[in-house]
Amino acid sequence: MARTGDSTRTATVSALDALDFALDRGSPVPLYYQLAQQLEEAIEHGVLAPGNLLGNEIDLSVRLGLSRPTVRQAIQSLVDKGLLVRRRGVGTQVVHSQVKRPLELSSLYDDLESAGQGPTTRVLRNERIPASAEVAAALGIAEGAEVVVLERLRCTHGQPVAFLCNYLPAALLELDTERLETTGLYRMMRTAGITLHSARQTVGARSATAEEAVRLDEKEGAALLTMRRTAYDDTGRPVEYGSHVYRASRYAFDFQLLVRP
Amino acid sequence: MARTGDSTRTATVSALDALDFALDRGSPVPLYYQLAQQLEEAIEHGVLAPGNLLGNEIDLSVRLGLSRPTVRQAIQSLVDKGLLVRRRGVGTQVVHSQVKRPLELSSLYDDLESAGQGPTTRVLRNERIPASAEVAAALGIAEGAEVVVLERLRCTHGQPVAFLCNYLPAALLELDTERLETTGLYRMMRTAGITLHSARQTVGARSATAEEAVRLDEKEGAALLTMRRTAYDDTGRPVEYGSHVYRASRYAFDFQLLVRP
DNA sequence: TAGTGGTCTAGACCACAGT
DNA sequence: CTGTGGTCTAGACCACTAC
Repeated sequence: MARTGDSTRTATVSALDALDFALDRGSPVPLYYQLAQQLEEAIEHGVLAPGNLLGNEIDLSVRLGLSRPTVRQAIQSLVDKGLLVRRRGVGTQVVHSQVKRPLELSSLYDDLESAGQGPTTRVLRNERIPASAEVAAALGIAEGAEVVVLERLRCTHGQPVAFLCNYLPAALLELDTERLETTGLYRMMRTAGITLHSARQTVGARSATAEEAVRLDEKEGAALLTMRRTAYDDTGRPVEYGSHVYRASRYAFDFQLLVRP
Repeated sequence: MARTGDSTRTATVSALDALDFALDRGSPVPLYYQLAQQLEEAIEHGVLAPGNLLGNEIDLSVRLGLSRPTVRQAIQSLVDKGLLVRRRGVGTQVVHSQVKRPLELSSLYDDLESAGQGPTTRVLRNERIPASAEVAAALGIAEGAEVVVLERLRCTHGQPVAFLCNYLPAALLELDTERLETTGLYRMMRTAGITLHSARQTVGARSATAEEAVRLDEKEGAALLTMRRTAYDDTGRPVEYGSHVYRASRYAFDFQLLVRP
Protein backbone atom coordinates (compact mmCIF):
# COMPACT_ATOMS: atom_id res chain seq x y z
CA MET A 1 0.00 0.00 0.00
CA ALA A 2 2.89 2.32 0.53
CA ARG A 3 3.68 2.88 -3.09
CA THR A 4 4.51 5.85 -5.20
CA GLY A 5 2.22 6.45 -8.10
CA ASP A 6 5.05 5.70 -10.46
CA SER A 7 4.17 4.37 -13.85
CA THR A 8 6.59 2.30 -15.90
CA ARG A 9 6.89 -0.36 -13.28
CA THR A 10 5.42 -1.09 -9.90
CA ALA A 11 8.26 0.73 -8.24
CA THR A 12 8.38 -0.11 -4.58
CA VAL A 13 10.12 2.67 -2.77
CA SER A 14 13.48 1.67 -1.42
CA ALA A 15 15.99 3.56 0.63
CA LEU A 16 18.27 2.96 -2.27
CA ASP A 17 16.38 5.25 -4.58
CA ALA A 18 17.86 8.29 -2.94
CA LEU A 19 21.40 7.11 -3.38
CA ASP A 20 23.36 7.65 -6.48
CA PHE A 21 26.36 5.59 -7.16
CA ALA A 22 29.37 6.88 -8.98
CA LEU A 23 30.71 4.17 -11.23
CA ASP A 24 33.87 4.85 -13.12
CA ARG A 25 34.24 2.62 -16.14
CA GLY A 26 37.71 3.95 -16.77
CA SER A 27 38.96 2.88 -13.39
CA PRO A 28 40.99 -0.29 -13.09
CA VAL A 29 38.91 -1.29 -10.08
CA PRO A 30 36.11 -3.61 -11.23
CA LEU A 31 32.60 -2.26 -11.52
CA TYR A 32 31.14 -4.88 -9.20
CA TYR A 33 33.72 -3.94 -6.62
CA GLN A 34 33.04 -0.23 -6.92
CA LEU A 35 29.35 -0.93 -6.39
CA ALA A 36 30.02 -3.24 -3.47
CA GLN A 37 32.19 -0.65 -1.76
CA GLN A 38 29.59 2.07 -2.14
CA LEU A 39 26.84 -0.20 -0.90
CA GLU A 40 28.93 -1.18 2.09
CA GLU A 41 29.60 2.44 2.83
CA ALA A 42 25.90 3.25 2.66
CA ILE A 43 25.18 0.43 5.10
CA GLU A 44 27.87 1.52 7.49
CA HIS A 45 26.79 5.13 7.44
CA GLY A 46 23.28 4.02 8.18
CA VAL A 47 21.91 5.29 4.88
CA LEU A 48 20.70 1.76 4.40
CA ALA A 49 19.26 0.73 7.74
CA PRO A 50 18.97 -2.87 8.93
CA GLY A 51 15.92 -4.48 7.38
CA ASN A 52 15.81 -2.11 4.42
CA LEU A 53 15.08 -3.78 1.14
CA LEU A 54 17.59 -3.16 -1.58
CA GLY A 55 15.18 -3.17 -4.49
CA ASN A 56 15.25 -5.88 -7.10
CA GLU A 57 18.33 -6.68 -9.07
CA ILE A 58 16.88 -6.03 -12.51
CA ASP A 59 15.79 -2.49 -11.75
CA LEU A 60 19.04 -1.87 -9.98
CA SER A 61 21.07 -3.01 -12.94
CA VAL A 62 19.03 -0.84 -15.31
CA ARG A 63 19.38 2.19 -13.06
CA LEU A 64 23.10 1.71 -12.79
CA GLY A 65 23.64 0.85 -16.41
CA LEU A 66 25.13 -2.50 -15.47
CA SER A 67 24.19 -6.02 -16.37
CA ARG A 68 22.40 -8.10 -13.79
CA PRO A 69 25.29 -10.55 -13.24
CA THR A 70 27.55 -7.64 -12.40
CA VAL A 71 25.08 -6.28 -9.88
CA ARG A 72 24.64 -9.76 -8.46
CA GLN A 73 28.38 -10.13 -8.07
CA ALA A 74 28.50 -6.94 -6.03
CA ILE A 75 25.58 -8.00 -3.86
CA GLN A 76 26.97 -11.48 -3.44
CA SER A 77 30.22 -10.16 -2.08
CA LEU A 78 28.31 -8.30 0.63
CA VAL A 79 26.19 -11.36 1.35
CA ASP A 80 29.44 -13.26 1.84
CA LYS A 81 30.59 -10.58 4.25
CA GLY A 82 27.40 -11.01 6.18
CA LEU A 83 26.06 -7.52 5.50
CA LEU A 84 23.13 -8.52 3.31
CA VAL A 85 20.63 -11.36 3.20
CA ARG A 86 18.87 -12.59 0.12
CA ARG A 87 15.46 -14.23 0.28
CA ARG A 88 13.98 -15.77 -2.77
CA GLY A 89 10.64 -14.25 -3.59
CA VAL A 90 11.21 -11.47 -1.09
CA GLY A 91 14.28 -9.49 -1.90
CA THR A 92 17.63 -8.49 -0.55
CA GLN A 93 17.82 -6.72 2.76
CA VAL A 94 20.35 -5.29 5.11
CA VAL A 95 21.12 -7.62 7.95
CA HIS A 96 19.63 -6.99 11.40
CA SER A 97 22.80 -6.83 13.33
CA GLN A 98 24.61 -4.43 15.53
CA VAL A 99 27.82 -6.20 14.66
CA LYS A 100 28.88 -4.35 11.60
CA ARG A 101 32.52 -3.62 11.68
CA PRO A 102 34.47 -6.54 13.07
CA LEU A 103 33.61 -8.90 10.26
CA GLU A 104 37.12 -9.32 9.02
CA LEU A 105 39.21 -12.03 10.55
CA SER A 106 41.41 -10.19 12.92
CA SER A 107 43.98 -11.81 15.13
CA LEU A 108 45.68 -13.15 12.06
CA TYR A 109 47.42 -9.94 11.16
CA ASP A 110 48.89 -8.58 14.30
CA ASP A 111 47.17 -9.95 17.31
CA LEU A 112 47.64 -6.83 19.31
CA GLU A 113 48.97 -4.29 16.86
CA SER A 114 45.59 -2.87 16.05
CA ALA A 115 43.87 -3.45 19.37
CA GLY A 116 45.94 -2.15 22.25
CA GLN A 117 47.17 1.38 21.95
CA GLY A 118 50.88 1.83 21.64
CA PRO A 119 52.01 -1.79 21.56
CA THR A 120 55.74 -2.38 21.63
CA THR A 121 57.73 -5.42 20.69
CA ARG A 122 61.06 -6.56 22.02
CA VAL A 123 62.86 -9.09 19.91
CA LEU A 124 64.58 -11.52 22.26
CA ARG A 125 65.90 -13.84 19.62
CA ASN A 126 66.24 -13.82 15.85
CA GLU A 127 68.49 -16.46 14.38
CA ARG A 128 68.79 -19.36 12.02
CA ILE A 129 68.72 -22.85 13.45
CA PRO A 130 68.06 -26.35 12.13
CA ALA A 131 64.40 -27.32 12.39
CA SER A 132 63.36 -29.58 15.21
CA ALA A 133 61.06 -32.48 14.43
CA GLU A 134 58.02 -30.56 15.63
CA VAL A 135 58.82 -27.46 13.60
CA ALA A 136 59.76 -29.47 10.53
CA ALA A 137 56.45 -31.32 10.66
CA ALA A 138 54.48 -28.12 11.06
CA LEU A 139 56.24 -26.39 8.18
CA GLY A 140 56.32 -29.42 5.94
CA ILE A 141 60.10 -29.35 5.54
CA ALA A 142 62.88 -31.77 6.35
CA GLU A 143 64.05 -32.12 9.91
CA GLY A 144 67.27 -30.19 10.30
CA ALA A 145 66.50 -27.78 7.45
CA GLU A 146 67.33 -24.22 8.26
CA VAL A 147 64.59 -22.11 9.82
CA VAL A 148 64.43 -18.71 11.39
CA VAL A 149 63.40 -18.73 15.02
CA LEU A 150 61.92 -15.60 16.46
CA GLU A 151 61.17 -14.86 20.08
CA ARG A 152 59.38 -11.67 20.92
CA LEU A 153 57.84 -10.06 23.93
CA ARG A 154 54.81 -7.94 23.18
CA CYS A 155 53.85 -5.20 25.62
CA THR A 156 51.20 -2.54 25.98
CA HIS A 157 51.34 0.28 28.47
CA GLY A 158 54.73 -0.91 29.57
CA GLN A 159 53.32 -4.25 30.68
CA PRO A 160 54.08 -7.55 28.98
CA VAL A 161 51.09 -9.12 27.28
CA ALA A 162 52.41 -12.01 25.29
CA PHE A 163 55.46 -14.10 24.54
CA LEU A 164 55.60 -15.02 20.89
CA CYS A 165 57.74 -17.75 19.41
CA ASN A 166 57.69 -18.18 15.63
CA TYR A 167 59.44 -20.34 13.07
CA LEU A 168 59.73 -19.56 9.37
CA PRO A 169 61.49 -21.31 6.50
CA ALA A 170 64.84 -19.52 6.28
CA ALA A 171 64.64 -18.91 2.55
CA LEU A 172 61.34 -17.15 2.80
CA LEU A 173 62.19 -13.75 4.10
CA GLU A 174 64.83 -11.45 5.49
CA LEU A 175 63.85 -10.56 9.03
CA ASP A 176 65.40 -7.35 10.19
CA THR A 177 65.30 -7.17 13.96
CA GLU A 178 64.88 -3.44 14.01
CA ARG A 179 61.88 -3.48 11.70
CA LEU A 180 60.37 -6.31 13.67
CA GLU A 181 60.25 -4.10 16.70
CA THR A 182 58.13 -1.50 14.97
CA THR A 183 56.08 -3.65 12.61
CA GLY A 184 54.16 -6.88 13.02
CA LEU A 185 55.53 -10.05 11.52
CA TYR A 186 52.54 -10.49 9.25
CA ARG A 187 52.84 -7.00 7.91
CA MET A 188 56.46 -7.69 7.06
CA MET A 189 55.51 -10.89 5.28
CA ARG A 190 52.84 -9.13 3.30
CA THR A 191 55.27 -6.42 2.26
CA ALA A 192 57.62 -9.14 1.10
CA GLY A 193 54.94 -10.37 -1.30
CA ILE A 194 53.76 -13.31 0.77
CA THR A 195 50.00 -13.38 0.72
CA LEU A 196 48.60 -15.22 3.65
CA HIS A 197 45.61 -17.31 2.89
CA SER A 198 44.66 -19.51 5.78
CA ALA A 199 45.80 -20.65 9.17
CA ARG A 200 45.19 -23.56 11.43
CA GLN A 201 44.99 -22.56 15.08
CA THR A 202 44.72 -24.28 18.40
CA VAL A 203 43.82 -22.17 21.38
CA GLY A 204 44.14 -23.54 24.87
CA ALA A 205 45.08 -22.57 28.39
CA ARG A 206 47.50 -23.67 31.06
CA SER A 207 49.14 -22.52 34.24
CA ALA A 208 52.28 -20.43 34.05
CA THR A 209 55.61 -22.12 34.70
CA ALA A 210 58.11 -20.32 36.89
CA GLU A 211 60.04 -19.17 33.84
CA GLU A 212 56.96 -17.88 32.08
CA ALA A 213 55.82 -16.13 35.22
CA VAL A 214 59.03 -14.14 35.32
CA ARG A 215 58.90 -13.35 31.65
CA LEU A 216 55.32 -12.14 31.72
CA ASP A 217 55.30 -10.60 35.14
CA GLU A 218 52.69 -12.99 36.46
CA LYS A 219 52.63 -15.28 39.46
CA GLU A 220 53.62 -18.88 38.96
CA GLY A 221 50.48 -20.90 38.28
CA ALA A 222 48.52 -17.98 36.84
CA ALA A 223 46.20 -18.84 33.96
CA LEU A 224 47.75 -18.29 30.53
CA LEU A 225 46.14 -18.38 27.13
CA THR A 226 48.10 -20.41 24.59
CA MET A 227 47.95 -20.47 20.85
CA ARG A 228 49.66 -22.64 18.26
CA ARG A 229 49.26 -21.69 14.67
CA THR A 230 50.44 -22.76 11.26
CA ALA A 231 49.84 -20.19 8.56
CA TYR A 232 49.67 -20.97 4.84
CA ASP A 233 50.14 -18.76 1.81
CA ASP A 234 47.80 -18.74 -1.14
CA THR A 235 49.30 -21.85 -2.63
CA GLY A 236 48.73 -23.75 0.58
CA ARG A 237 52.39 -23.92 1.52
CA PRO A 238 53.11 -23.47 5.23
CA VAL A 239 54.99 -20.24 5.76
CA GLU A 240 54.97 -19.82 9.51
CA TYR A 241 54.58 -21.83 12.66
CA GLY A 242 54.03 -20.03 15.93
CA SER A 243 53.58 -20.89 19.55
CA HIS A 244 52.28 -17.99 21.57
CA VAL A 245 51.52 -17.47 25.24
CA TYR A 246 49.27 -14.64 26.42
CA ARG A 247 48.59 -13.27 29.86
CA ALA A 248 44.95 -14.17 30.32
CA SER A 249 44.51 -11.27 32.69
CA ARG A 250 45.33 -8.83 29.92
CA TYR A 251 44.34 -10.44 26.66
CA ALA A 252 41.60 -12.49 25.04
CA PHE A 253 40.92 -13.61 21.49
CA ASP A 254 38.01 -11.87 19.93
CA PHE A 255 36.75 -12.96 16.58
CA GLN A 256 33.85 -13.43 14.26
CA LEU A 257 32.86 -16.72 12.73
CA LEU A 258 30.93 -16.95 9.52
CA VAL A 259 29.01 -20.10 8.78
CA ARG A 260 28.91 -20.97 5.14
CA PRO A 261 26.05 -23.17 4.07
CA MET B 1 57.30 -30.71 -23.58
CA ALA B 2 55.06 -33.23 -21.94
CA ARG B 3 52.24 -32.95 -24.39
CA THR B 4 49.97 -35.31 -26.16
CA GLY B 5 49.99 -35.08 -29.86
CA ASP B 6 46.41 -33.89 -29.77
CA SER B 7 45.21 -31.78 -32.61
CA THR B 8 42.31 -29.41 -32.27
CA ARG B 9 43.94 -27.43 -29.53
CA THR B 10 47.21 -27.37 -27.71
CA ALA B 11 45.86 -29.66 -25.06
CA THR B 12 48.15 -29.66 -22.07
CA VAL B 13 47.72 -32.87 -20.20
CA SER B 14 46.00 -32.46 -16.90
CA ALA B 15 45.14 -34.93 -14.22
CA LEU B 16 41.62 -33.91 -14.88
CA ASP B 17 41.52 -35.52 -18.29
CA ALA B 18 41.14 -38.93 -16.77
CA LEU B 19 38.17 -37.96 -14.68
CA ASP B 20 34.70 -37.96 -15.96
CA PHE B 21 32.06 -36.02 -14.20
CA ALA B 22 28.48 -37.12 -14.02
CA LEU B 23 26.27 -34.10 -14.32
CA ASP B 24 22.55 -34.59 -13.97
CA ARG B 25 20.60 -31.78 -15.53
CA GLY B 26 17.37 -33.21 -14.18
CA SER B 27 18.55 -32.96 -10.62
CA PRO B 28 17.40 -30.08 -8.48
CA VAL B 29 20.94 -29.60 -7.26
CA PRO B 30 22.61 -26.88 -9.36
CA LEU B 31 25.09 -27.88 -12.01
CA TYR B 32 27.86 -25.71 -10.59
CA TYR B 33 27.33 -27.38 -7.25
CA GLN B 34 27.42 -30.88 -8.69
CA LEU B 35 30.68 -30.04 -10.39
CA ALA B 36 32.13 -28.46 -7.27
CA GLN B 37 31.28 -31.52 -5.20
CA GLN B 38 32.88 -33.89 -7.66
CA LEU B 39 35.97 -31.74 -7.92
CA GLU B 40 36.25 -31.60 -4.17
CA GLU B 41 35.89 -35.33 -3.97
CA ALA B 42 38.63 -35.79 -6.53
CA ILE B 43 40.90 -33.54 -4.54
CA GLU B 44 40.19 -35.31 -1.29
CA HIS B 45 40.72 -38.74 -2.77
CA GLY B 46 44.02 -37.56 -4.12
CA VAL B 47 42.97 -37.99 -7.74
CA LEU B 48 43.92 -34.36 -8.08
CA ALA B 49 47.17 -33.97 -6.21
CA PRO B 50 48.41 -30.71 -4.72
CA GLY B 51 49.96 -28.56 -7.42
CA ASN B 52 48.05 -30.21 -10.24
CA LEU B 53 46.73 -27.83 -12.82
CA LEU B 54 43.05 -28.02 -13.47
CA GLY B 55 43.15 -27.21 -17.16
CA ASN B 56 41.72 -24.02 -18.53
CA GLU B 57 38.15 -23.04 -17.95
CA ILE B 58 37.15 -22.84 -21.59
CA ASP B 59 38.21 -26.37 -22.44
CA LEU B 60 36.67 -27.59 -19.24
CA SER B 61 33.35 -26.00 -20.01
CA VAL B 62 33.35 -27.46 -23.50
CA ARG B 63 34.22 -30.92 -22.24
CA LEU B 64 31.49 -30.78 -19.65
CA GLY B 65 28.90 -29.20 -21.88
CA LEU B 66 28.57 -26.27 -19.55
CA SER B 67 29.02 -22.57 -20.05
CA ARG B 68 32.15 -20.95 -18.75
CA PRO B 69 30.41 -18.90 -16.05
CA THR B 70 28.94 -22.07 -14.63
CA VAL B 71 32.31 -23.77 -14.53
CA ARG B 72 33.78 -20.65 -12.98
CA GLN B 73 31.12 -20.65 -10.30
CA ALA B 74 32.04 -24.20 -9.36
CA ILE B 75 35.74 -23.43 -9.28
CA GLN B 76 35.16 -20.22 -7.36
CA SER B 77 33.34 -22.06 -4.60
CA LEU B 78 36.36 -24.30 -4.13
CA VAL B 79 38.70 -21.33 -4.23
CA ASP B 80 36.59 -19.83 -1.45
CA LYS B 81 36.97 -23.02 0.51
CA GLY B 82 40.69 -22.80 0.10
CA LEU B 83 41.06 -25.95 -1.99
CA LEU B 84 42.11 -24.30 -5.24
CA VAL B 85 44.21 -21.31 -6.24
CA ARG B 86 43.80 -19.31 -9.40
CA ARG B 87 46.68 -17.47 -11.01
CA ARG B 88 46.07 -15.21 -13.93
CA GLY B 89 48.10 -16.25 -16.90
CA VAL B 90 48.98 -19.53 -15.25
CA GLY B 91 45.94 -21.54 -14.40
CA THR B 92 44.05 -23.07 -11.54
CA GLN B 93 45.81 -25.54 -9.29
CA VAL B 94 45.15 -27.63 -6.27
CA VAL B 95 46.46 -26.06 -3.12
CA HIS B 96 49.71 -27.34 -1.58
CA SER B 97 48.37 -28.16 1.79
CA GLN B 98 48.12 -31.12 4.03
CA VAL B 99 45.19 -29.50 5.73
CA LYS B 100 42.33 -30.73 3.70
CA ARG B 101 39.46 -31.70 5.86
CA PRO B 102 38.98 -29.28 8.70
CA LEU B 103 38.12 -26.32 6.53
CA GLU B 104 34.60 -25.89 7.82
CA LEU B 105 34.13 -23.77 10.85
CA SER B 106 33.68 -26.29 13.55
CA SER B 107 33.19 -25.41 17.17
CA LEU B 108 30.11 -23.50 16.17
CA TYR B 109 27.90 -26.56 15.85
CA ASP B 110 28.60 -28.67 18.83
CA ASP B 111 31.93 -27.87 20.33
CA LEU B 112 32.58 -31.38 21.41
CA GLU B 113 29.82 -33.43 19.85
CA SER B 114 31.84 -34.37 16.82
CA ALA B 115 35.27 -34.38 18.37
CA GLY B 116 35.34 -36.44 21.53
CA GLN B 117 34.02 -39.91 21.27
CA GLY B 118 30.86 -40.65 23.20
CA PRO B 119 30.18 -37.22 24.66
CA THR B 120 27.36 -36.97 27.14
CA THR B 121 25.45 -33.97 28.31
CA ARG B 122 23.74 -33.43 31.64
CA VAL B 123 21.22 -30.63 31.72
CA LEU B 124 21.52 -28.95 35.11
CA ARG B 125 19.05 -26.19 34.46
CA ASN B 126 16.45 -25.38 31.80
CA GLU B 127 13.99 -22.68 32.69
CA ARG B 128 12.54 -19.35 31.73
CA ILE B 129 13.73 -16.27 33.55
CA PRO B 130 13.72 -12.53 32.95
CA ALA B 131 16.82 -11.37 31.09
CA SER B 132 19.56 -9.70 33.07
CA ALA B 133 21.11 -6.54 31.72
CA GLU B 134 24.09 -8.43 30.32
CA VAL B 135 21.96 -11.04 28.59
CA ALA B 136 19.49 -8.47 27.30
CA ALA B 137 22.30 -6.44 25.79
CA ALA B 138 23.85 -9.49 24.15
CA LEU B 139 20.55 -10.66 22.68
CA GLY B 140 19.34 -7.21 21.72
CA ILE B 141 16.13 -7.50 23.71
CA ALA B 142 14.62 -5.56 26.59
CA GLU B 143 15.94 -6.11 30.07
CA GLY B 144 13.52 -8.33 31.92
CA ALA B 145 12.15 -9.95 28.76
CA GLU B 146 11.73 -13.68 29.09
CA VAL B 147 14.67 -15.85 28.09
CA VAL B 148 15.50 -19.51 28.43
CA VAL B 149 18.55 -20.21 30.54
CA LEU B 150 20.35 -23.45 30.00
CA GLU B 151 23.12 -24.93 32.10
CA ARG B 152 24.77 -28.08 30.92
CA LEU B 153 27.71 -30.20 31.90
CA ARG B 154 29.47 -31.84 28.99
CA CYS B 155 31.51 -35.00 29.63
CA THR B 156 33.61 -37.44 27.66
CA HIS B 157 34.81 -40.76 28.98
CA GLY B 158 32.91 -40.12 32.17
CA GLN B 159 34.95 -37.01 32.90
CA PRO B 160 33.56 -33.48 32.84
CA VAL B 161 35.00 -31.32 30.07
CA ALA B 162 32.96 -28.17 30.03
CA PHE B 163 30.28 -26.22 31.79
CA LEU B 164 28.00 -24.52 29.32
CA CYS B 165 25.61 -21.71 30.14
CA ASN B 166 23.36 -20.44 27.36
CA TYR B 167 20.59 -17.90 26.97
CA LEU B 168 18.00 -17.85 24.20
CA PRO B 169 15.01 -15.64 23.50
CA ALA B 170 12.10 -17.59 25.00
CA ALA B 171 9.90 -17.34 21.93
CA LEU B 172 12.52 -18.84 19.69
CA LEU B 173 12.39 -22.51 20.42
CA GLU B 174 10.98 -25.26 22.57
CA LEU B 175 13.87 -26.85 24.44
CA ASP B 176 13.12 -30.35 25.55
CA THR B 177 15.52 -31.36 28.32
CA GLU B 178 15.57 -34.96 27.25
CA ARG B 179 16.50 -34.18 23.68
CA LEU B 180 19.12 -31.73 24.85
CA GLU B 181 20.91 -34.56 26.59
CA THR B 182 21.31 -36.52 23.38
CA THR B 183 21.62 -33.73 20.82
CA GLY B 184 23.62 -30.53 20.68
CA LEU B 185 21.88 -27.20 21.10
CA TYR B 186 22.85 -26.04 17.65
CA ARG B 187 21.54 -29.15 16.04
CA MET B 188 18.21 -28.59 17.78
CA MET B 189 18.12 -25.01 16.57
CA ARG B 190 18.86 -26.05 13.03
CA THR B 191 16.12 -28.65 13.14
CA ALA B 192 13.75 -25.92 14.33
CA GLY B 193 14.47 -23.99 11.14
CA ILE B 194 16.90 -21.52 12.63
CA THR B 195 19.83 -21.13 10.29
CA LEU B 196 22.89 -19.89 12.05
CA HIS B 197 24.91 -17.45 10.08
CA SER B 198 27.61 -15.87 12.20
CA ALA B 199 28.91 -15.64 15.71
CA ARG B 200 31.02 -13.27 17.70
CA GLN B 201 33.35 -15.05 20.11
CA THR B 202 35.71 -14.09 22.83
CA VAL B 203 38.09 -16.74 24.07
CA GLY B 204 40.10 -16.23 27.23
CA ALA B 205 41.44 -18.03 30.25
CA ARG B 206 41.28 -17.74 33.99
CA SER B 207 41.84 -19.74 37.14
CA ALA B 208 39.11 -21.97 38.47
CA THR B 209 37.03 -20.75 41.37
CA ALA B 210 36.28 -23.20 44.17
CA GLU B 211 32.79 -23.78 42.81
CA GLU B 212 34.04 -24.38 39.25
CA ALA B 213 36.73 -26.69 40.55
CA VAL B 214 34.11 -28.92 42.15
CA ARG B 215 31.88 -28.86 39.12
CA LEU B 216 34.65 -29.73 36.68
CA ASP B 217 36.65 -32.02 38.92
CA GLU B 218 39.71 -29.79 38.85
CA LYS B 219 41.78 -28.24 41.58
CA GLU B 220 40.99 -24.71 42.64
CA GLY B 221 43.15 -22.33 40.65
CA ALA B 222 43.58 -24.68 37.72
CA ALA B 223 43.68 -23.00 34.29
CA LEU B 224 40.34 -22.90 32.55
CA LEU B 225 39.50 -21.89 29.01
CA THR B 226 36.56 -19.52 28.74
CA MET B 227 34.38 -18.60 25.82
CA ARG B 228 31.63 -16.04 25.41
CA ARG B 229 29.64 -16.12 22.24
CA THR B 230 26.70 -14.42 20.62
CA ALA B 231 25.30 -16.26 17.63
CA TYR B 232 23.22 -14.65 14.90
CA ASP B 233 20.80 -16.13 12.41
CA ASP B 234 20.83 -15.31 8.72
CA THR B 235 18.96 -12.07 9.21
CA GLY B 236 21.53 -10.90 11.71
CA ARG B 237 19.27 -11.25 14.72
CA PRO B 238 20.96 -12.57 17.87
CA VAL B 239 19.56 -15.99 18.70
CA GLU B 240 21.86 -17.24 21.42
CA TYR B 241 24.25 -15.97 24.01
CA GLY B 242 26.56 -18.40 25.73
CA SER B 243 29.20 -18.34 28.38
CA HIS B 244 31.24 -21.51 28.47
CA VAL B 245 34.05 -22.80 30.66
CA TYR B 246 36.32 -25.62 29.54
CA ARG B 247 38.87 -27.67 31.39
CA ALA B 248 42.08 -26.61 29.71
CA SER B 249 43.65 -29.94 30.58
CA ARG B 250 41.12 -31.75 28.43
CA TYR B 251 40.03 -29.36 25.73
CA ALA B 252 41.34 -26.79 23.30
CA PHE B 253 39.77 -24.86 20.46
CA ASP B 254 40.94 -25.97 17.11
CA PHE B 255 39.98 -24.05 14.05
CA GLN B 256 40.85 -22.84 10.62
CA LEU B 257 40.94 -19.23 9.60
CA LEU B 258 40.51 -18.13 6.02
CA VAL B 259 41.78 -14.75 5.00
CA ARG B 260 39.66 -13.06 2.41
CA PRO B 261 41.38 -10.44 0.34
C1' DT C 1 53.03 -14.04 -28.72
C1' DA C 2 49.95 -17.30 -26.86
C1' DG C 3 47.34 -18.85 -23.10
C1' DT C 4 45.31 -17.97 -18.80
C1' DG C 5 41.99 -16.11 -15.53
C1' DG C 6 39.17 -11.50 -14.55
C1' DT C 7 35.45 -8.97 -15.94
C1' DC C 8 31.25 -7.83 -18.32
C1' DT C 9 27.07 -8.18 -21.27
C1' DA C 10 22.13 -9.29 -22.58
C1' DG C 11 19.47 -12.11 -22.65
C1' DA C 12 16.74 -16.86 -20.73
C1' DC C 13 14.06 -20.06 -17.76
C1' DC C 14 13.13 -21.78 -13.15
C1' DA C 15 11.73 -22.08 -8.04
C1' DC C 16 9.93 -19.94 -4.37
C1' DA C 17 7.21 -16.30 -1.53
C1' DG C 18 3.45 -13.54 -0.88
C1' DT C 19 -0.93 -11.95 -2.79
C1' DC D 1 -1.02 -14.49 -9.88
C1' DT D 2 3.20 -11.40 -9.68
C1' DG D 3 7.75 -10.37 -8.26
C1' DT D 4 11.79 -11.99 -6.34
C1' DG D 5 16.30 -14.23 -6.34
C1' DG D 6 18.76 -18.71 -8.32
C1' DT D 7 20.66 -20.61 -12.19
C1' DC D 8 22.42 -20.85 -16.83
C1' DT D 9 23.94 -19.60 -21.56
C1' DA D 10 27.11 -17.88 -25.32
C1' DG D 11 29.41 -14.96 -26.38
C1' DA D 12 33.04 -10.51 -25.63
C1' DC D 13 37.22 -7.85 -24.34
C1' DC D 14 40.96 -7.09 -21.11
C1' DA D 15 45.20 -7.86 -17.99
C1' DC D 16 48.47 -10.63 -16.65
C1' DT D 17 52.11 -14.46 -17.14
C1' DA D 18 55.30 -17.04 -19.37
C1' DC D 19 57.86 -18.01 -23.27
